[in-house]
Amino acid sequence: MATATSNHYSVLATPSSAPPPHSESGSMQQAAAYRDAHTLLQNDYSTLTGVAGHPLSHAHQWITALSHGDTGAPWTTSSPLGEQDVKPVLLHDSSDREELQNSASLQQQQQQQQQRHPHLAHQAHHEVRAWRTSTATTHIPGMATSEGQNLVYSQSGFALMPGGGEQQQQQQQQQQQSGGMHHHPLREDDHHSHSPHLSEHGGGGSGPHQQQSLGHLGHQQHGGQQHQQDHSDEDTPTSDDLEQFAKQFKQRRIKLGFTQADVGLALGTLYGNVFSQTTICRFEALQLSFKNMCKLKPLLNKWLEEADSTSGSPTSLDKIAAQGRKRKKRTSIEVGVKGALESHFLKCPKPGAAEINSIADSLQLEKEVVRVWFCNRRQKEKRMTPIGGQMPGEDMYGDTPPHHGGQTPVQ
DNA sequence: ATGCATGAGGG
DNA sequence: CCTCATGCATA
Repeated sequence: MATATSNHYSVLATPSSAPPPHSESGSMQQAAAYRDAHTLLQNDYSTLTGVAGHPLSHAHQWITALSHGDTGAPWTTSSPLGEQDVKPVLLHDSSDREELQNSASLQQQQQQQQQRHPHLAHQAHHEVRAWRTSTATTHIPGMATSEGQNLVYSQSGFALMPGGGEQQQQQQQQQQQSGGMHHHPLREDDHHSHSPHLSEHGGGGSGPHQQQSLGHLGHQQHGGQQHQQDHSDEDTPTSDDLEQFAKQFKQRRIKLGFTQADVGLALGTLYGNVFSQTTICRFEALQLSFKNMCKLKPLLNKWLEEADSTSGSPTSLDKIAAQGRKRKKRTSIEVGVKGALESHFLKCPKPGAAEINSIADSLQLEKEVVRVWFCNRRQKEKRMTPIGGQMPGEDMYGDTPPHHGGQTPVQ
């Protein structure tokens, strides 16, 4: 259908979408009952004790991937991210109220982005993203199994032999109060070693990679330290840590009777960084980049502590009803069209302007829409969670995807 | 829970 | 233009 081909964003009062003033009382953000029955009744914090009945185990399993430098795994990154500025909340008062949400976004913009190699060779053959699934949480004491990526924090100066004198680290709540529901879906090594060359895969003109700067593919990390769990402070957590933390975070959050949106808001009032339900959700589902996960973890961790201690008192209900941005109406792409885009993506993940134009033309979509679609698609590809694409059984488009990936169907 | 979108930052 | 972090709007 013609999704309003030529509509600029109506700045105010769009007839089609009236900005609903959310009533904060309901907080029915994710009343998604149509899909899964895990809707919890968490309307009021008063009833929290009643809900504790079910922990709802959501089995997310993004393989505990420690893929070594390979073109697909963002998790290989071991970015030293140490930034975490807490800029004071600046609220413009009385002048404009439409930028409320922006105040929060200024903070983490400048993270250490990476640079791409000035590489002009274009033409990309899609790389297969292979997330090596290593033995899950099994940390072999005394030896870093395949945590090759953790070498980041080795610079601190503790290069002790792991052979026996390994320093343990404390942590607060790692794996305990879960009702014994930790099962690890670990898939043993089904990694297929492939491409010898580890860096980039033709980035189609623009640079390929960013995150995995550590191209230590064949190089084993110095046996300085093994993995470290999360110190509630700042360490570079491992993928495993993040996975566990996320899982636990979710459980606690639910037990406390908070919704994802509540948490996001609380973070804003507590630390000045507001986040949306979406982000919290993605964190829990591990659908963010490694870097991003690392950044959010400390914040959420703090919130957990806070919420935990404040669990008896009603948290202040802050409601920021900020809204009023002229956002373009979301374009709905029909399934058939999506399929076509998929096909194109398989052929060329990074189409140039020209291709985008032709694709857009053939599909009768705006060029911008197509461009964005590709961008988003690439991003998805970068996370580890499966792009819930095709389930085993049949192809959607009869196009056998050259890339596979050991993806796990989300939930 | 996710799809499409916005924007900053870097080329 | 791209990547990457994030989020409104939606299914």
